Amino acid sequence: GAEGGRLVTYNRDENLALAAQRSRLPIFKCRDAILFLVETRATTVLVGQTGCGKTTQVPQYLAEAGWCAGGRMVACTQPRRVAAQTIAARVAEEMGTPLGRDVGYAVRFESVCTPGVTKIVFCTDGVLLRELMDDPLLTKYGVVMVDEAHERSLASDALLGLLKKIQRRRPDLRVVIASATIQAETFAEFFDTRDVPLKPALGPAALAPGARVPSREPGIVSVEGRAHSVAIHYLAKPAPEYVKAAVATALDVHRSEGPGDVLVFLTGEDEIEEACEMLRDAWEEETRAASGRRMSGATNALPGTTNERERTRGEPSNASPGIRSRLVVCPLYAGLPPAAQTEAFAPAPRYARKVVVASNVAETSVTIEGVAYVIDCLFAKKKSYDASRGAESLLVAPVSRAAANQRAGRAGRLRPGKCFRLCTELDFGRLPEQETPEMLRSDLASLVLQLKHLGIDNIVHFEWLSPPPAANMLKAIELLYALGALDDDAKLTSPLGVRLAELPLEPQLGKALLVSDDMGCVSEMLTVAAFTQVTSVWQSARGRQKALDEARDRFAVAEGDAVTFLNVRAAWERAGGVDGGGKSRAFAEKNMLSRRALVRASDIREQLSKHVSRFGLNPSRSIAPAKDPDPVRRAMASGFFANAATLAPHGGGADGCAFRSVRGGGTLYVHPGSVLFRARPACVVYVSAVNTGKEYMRDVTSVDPEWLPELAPHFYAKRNKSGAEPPPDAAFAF
DNA sequence: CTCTCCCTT
Repeated sequence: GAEGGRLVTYNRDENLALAAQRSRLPIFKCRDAILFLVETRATTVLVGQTGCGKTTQVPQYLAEAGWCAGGRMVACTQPRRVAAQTIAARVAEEMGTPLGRDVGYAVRFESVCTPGVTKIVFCTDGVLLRELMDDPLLTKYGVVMVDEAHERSLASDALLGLLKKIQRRRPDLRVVIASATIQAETFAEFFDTRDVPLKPALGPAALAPGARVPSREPGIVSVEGRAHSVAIHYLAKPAPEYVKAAVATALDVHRSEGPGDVLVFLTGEDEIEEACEMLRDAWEEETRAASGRRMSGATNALPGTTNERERTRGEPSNASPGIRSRLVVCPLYAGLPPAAQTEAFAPAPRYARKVVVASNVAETSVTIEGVAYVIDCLFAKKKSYDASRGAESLLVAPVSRAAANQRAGRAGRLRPGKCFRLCTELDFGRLPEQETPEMLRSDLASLVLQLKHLGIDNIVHFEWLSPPPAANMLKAIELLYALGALDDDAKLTSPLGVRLAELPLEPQLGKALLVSDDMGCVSEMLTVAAFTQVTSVWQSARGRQKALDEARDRFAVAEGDAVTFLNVRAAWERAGGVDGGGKSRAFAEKNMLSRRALVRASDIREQLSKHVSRFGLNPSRSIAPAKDPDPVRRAMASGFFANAATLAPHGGGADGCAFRSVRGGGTLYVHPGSVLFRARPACVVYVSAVNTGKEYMRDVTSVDPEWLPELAPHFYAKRNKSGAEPPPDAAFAF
């Protein structure tokens, strides 16, 4: 995944001096235009294709032009950690300074900067959003550049809305929005504030005497890319089975196209592994048949291009038939163990062609060198949020044309490439132009809490780049009220609401952690909170289900996943934990645990521990969960009371028992990755629900149903004295 | 009998 990522390498020609390389980048021609616009306009929108150099060069241009005078910095935000880290390293190299001095980066858990010295800082958009809590006008910065804004991540959209607000009080601040597509107009219109009066500056943010007030009409600069052209090919007829079509196309390319590796986009692990197997089998059979023919004197050893796929456009192949003895097939998806990921990035051996069959990771997060052909099924698994159920869905859906173009571009990094889209040209035209911004398909509770903390009380009137659905907003506010983070006037409560906003956790989990002080189990809840933040502490089950089940059973308890996490951590600590070297490595291996996930959980636990200490909680305060797991269960119920479910009367069967949601009455199942998958607890709370065909509860804890109205009186209607269960729908207090 | 992909002073 992110850790296995590689960054775009600009330093391809190592003999060329860095300064000369810099001046050869396409963006160099726009240097003066960019600096002029930044000087005269409050906002500059920069449109540039991959490889034009905008990310590495523009911050340097700004620093050179004096935008760091007076100790201010240029910030450049990235949606991904690896990008912030590696780009900073590259820019430091270009500037001839050690990383962390003039150029630094800031990502979660890691800030490599020297206060007072660092001029350019690359950070994740999430870090800058967090920084606003301490410094609402971002006074440390002279320019903020929001990179990859077209990706429309939750954090970058929120950041843009807040930057627009800050500009009204800071005419000295400059905003640069860098985007790879034609979304430039959207951003330019959003930041066009010619008719909006400025507000008085707060504190030291006033314009320096003599400085010009910038125009509040955004400027737009377009930079040519350096990528090669990519010829697009479509199908003449739709291919309903896209996995098969992708495999057939990949074999076609291998047989008849010139040199270059192949990148195939599919949607998920199962499909990817299936396609890899099909490719290996088919090619093995073909080479066996071909060598048989060669033995018997046949001249044409390998079959030519099959006619299964007719192309409607694109030049005929002029390359010599790709008679290559080997085909190297590599899967690539985030859940793959790191060693297998490395294989997908390794160059193919001589006379072999590499086919990487990848998920969406390969669209933006990682770059594979050597790819000249892209095969795109035009589907991806996408997250959506259903406010009425409070659940996420993960469903296969068509990608946008913008995403498809991004995927196609992966073929043009080395030389002109080809992209085979597994649909007709007509159907391609019917795809949506852009992806739906994350803001419109996310749980907003955490973001609303942060905005409230920034003093933005009227959330509905906040200037959203894309206003989120009212139902999602209402749901977030209801939840925050039920948690006690907001009062009757929808104002942030103190200290609870303020603390929840300051914790880098979803508010429900934050509440579960904060109440642990009352329950005497702060130490335990720090562990539980950290463990629920990593994808899974267990290794992937693929092909080793039995071993995984056995390993999990060694730690599993009837109280559910939260208490099980405590057992896992205790055993991991006994084996040496993060610093345990070979011993803890062996422990993880033996118990099918992911060492990487355990280390990350330890980092998160450490960070959360500092937060709760600052709130005056004792992070070592602990009970003996083996003797009494109830405090932990009660803490979970205090945070996740809205995510409660009861065992359905006739639930049960091979695929796990059915539960009924206490809120909506919908049917839920325990996720097979949970230790409670085969258990039959009467009542549970869960950390999250995801619909991947069925609605699954993840990180499940068994609770006493009596606790719910006691711990969440706001949320649960008072139970009547007879003790009868309230009807599920009456549980809602709103 | 399962998890696209990011990310938080």
